[in-house]
Amino acid sequence: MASIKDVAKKAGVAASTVSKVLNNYPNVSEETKKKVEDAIRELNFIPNAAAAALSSKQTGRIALLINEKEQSQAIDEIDMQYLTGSIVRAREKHMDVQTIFFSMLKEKTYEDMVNYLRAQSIEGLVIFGLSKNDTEIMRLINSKMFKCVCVDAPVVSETASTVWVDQYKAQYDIAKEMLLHNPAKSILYLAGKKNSFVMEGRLKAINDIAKEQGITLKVEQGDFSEKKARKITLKLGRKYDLIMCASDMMAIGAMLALTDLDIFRPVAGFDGITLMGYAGKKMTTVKQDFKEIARAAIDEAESLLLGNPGKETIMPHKIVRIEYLDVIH
Amino acid sequence: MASIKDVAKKAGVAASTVSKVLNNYPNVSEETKKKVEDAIRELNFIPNAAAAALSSKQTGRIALLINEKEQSQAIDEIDMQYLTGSIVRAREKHMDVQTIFFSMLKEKTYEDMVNYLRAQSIEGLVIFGLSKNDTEIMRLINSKMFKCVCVDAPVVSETASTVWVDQYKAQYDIAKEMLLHNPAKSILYLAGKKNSFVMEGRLKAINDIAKEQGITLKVEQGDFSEKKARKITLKLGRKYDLIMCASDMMAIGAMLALTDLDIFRPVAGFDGITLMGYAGKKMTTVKQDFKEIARAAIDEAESLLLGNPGKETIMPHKIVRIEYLDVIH
DNA sequence: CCCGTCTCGGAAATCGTTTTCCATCATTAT
DNA sequence: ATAATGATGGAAAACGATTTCCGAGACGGG
Repeated sequence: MASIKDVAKKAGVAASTVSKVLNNYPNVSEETKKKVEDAIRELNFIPNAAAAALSSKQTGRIALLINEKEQSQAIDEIDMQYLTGSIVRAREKHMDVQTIFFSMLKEKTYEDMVNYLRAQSIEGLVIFGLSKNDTEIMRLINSKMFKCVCVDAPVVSETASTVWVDQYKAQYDIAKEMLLHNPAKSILYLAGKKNSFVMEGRLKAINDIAKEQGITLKVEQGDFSEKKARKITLKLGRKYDLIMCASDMMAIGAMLALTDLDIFRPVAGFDGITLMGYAGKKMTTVKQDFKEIARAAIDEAESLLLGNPGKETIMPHKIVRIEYLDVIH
Repeated sequence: MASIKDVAKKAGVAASTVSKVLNNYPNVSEETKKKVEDAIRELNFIPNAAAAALSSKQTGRIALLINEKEQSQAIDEIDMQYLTGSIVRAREKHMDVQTIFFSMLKEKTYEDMVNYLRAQSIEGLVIFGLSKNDTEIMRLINSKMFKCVCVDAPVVSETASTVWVDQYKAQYDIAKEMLLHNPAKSILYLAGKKNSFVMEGRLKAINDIAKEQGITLKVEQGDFSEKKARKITLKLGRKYDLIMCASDMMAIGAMLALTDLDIFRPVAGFDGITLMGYAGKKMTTVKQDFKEIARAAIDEAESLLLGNPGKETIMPHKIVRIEYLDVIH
């Protein structure tokens, strides 16, 4: 396996020069650069990452922290989009990625986690699905030991960035759309987990629009699951004209309950997952492009690693209407 | 950040001795071993992986090759099970894992792939969803440059292992079960992609049982998708008593077609995905534990890396009956 | 009592880069 | 013509482990 020295010899230069070519140093003439590149090609040389990391003390390695949903419903779809989006993007940028699932961290102490990340020579974290009660991870972010990008959690600081859809606007937009097509005097809003960061903006939005339009609003505490949503809807569905949910899974639950109650109510979801096409009847939802969000998160991680300060990135959303089994026909 | 030398100094021994303790060398007395371990703890020392890799020329690094389904239907479930199963297991064994999606390899030549894997210092591959026309990857396996474990593909050799369910027996079992509860004179079998390794055993099984029981069998070429299955069933569903499919998605397609035709036929699937609970009505299927399969694949990869020869591992399967929306109630 | 054998621990080379500093040479200004 | 400047390329010292080889004691047998 060819090393930098072999390349140097073949090109008739010093090893340090080869390294400079490899790392795009400014003071290498075009001529020698070409010689070196030729030698690299001829020898099919690939720099040894371990040696480079050891010497430069930089790994360019980031970890993907994925909060897999507890019940492995088919919502795996969202995580899978996150995974493929970020891994593909990271490779395009020649970054090294480690995938870590929240479940692997469950019984670990803060120190365990830090040691683990250090042992893996990880410099940055991209975190999907952080919630307010993940205190150990919050501590990790605040420690500033690692550059962090959080999807769906506001954590902007010198070393941390946020990437997400404008939660307020998204919820506002879909509420407006629903009310436009379905004149209603009252709304039942099924909220997601209380400790979820995304709920803040969404609750504010739904409150605002209800106030603006003089509509009765009932907010019920859910947990993003279809089970809880079904239960609530069974109890309260009759009394409200319109049902809006904090996730598509909840919308499925609500619709099931409506079928059981044998009544009709317009239902809105949130996320825009494919599963909707299989299980839903008709529903309006907020479509988020999870793959694109993940790519943006990787780009932001790179920026942080380069030394730029953290910032917030707002990703676009779309209001869409899904028909039953659209996906098939 | 403490290095091995700091530990050595603190413990009053040489760096080489610390290294020996770290790597469980035999000739270190219990006494010095203890001294070193104490020093390691006190200094919160974590060995630098890059240095170790450089020096030992071993990384213990494996790559997960995931063949994501082209249409990102909610079948992400299977890939997600594979991913979580194998990554968690690999961490338990302190192996380093890289995740690579087939789509990232599409336009790469064989040489590109080898270079890529070499640059990542990868020593072993765990491949999910390999099919007969992935020739570049087959070449990689045959090259013996990397230890390979394939899930659902028979590739056993000195450097390659296979992990899968007994395809023949699984298909045979479910056919038997179906015929037991649904006396039938004819079966329509919707096969999966022709170049899929799993189909060999399954086709043989379905043929055998049809012959044994003197039943008319019609095998139609599908591609694991619900779309194709729906089309075939629309055309032929009427003529057969029983419909058996090579995947749950196909079973969904078949059931949709039956609804369109307004006739009833018992339908069998294969895989046991959760999505079935949302989309299916009633169906019998072969449940595979994908997470457990992935874990077994990692174990096998470790074994290969340790120098053991390749072998075939048969994982258990179960025949299960799924009711519509079981998952919710 | 001596020598061979065994155990244990240390010295030093090595892995393949990066990076700092220095030397050389050409160029330009004086 | 000479000094100052700038552009290139090389020498060598890290980086932090592993691993080989060797020496010093301890020990037992003859």
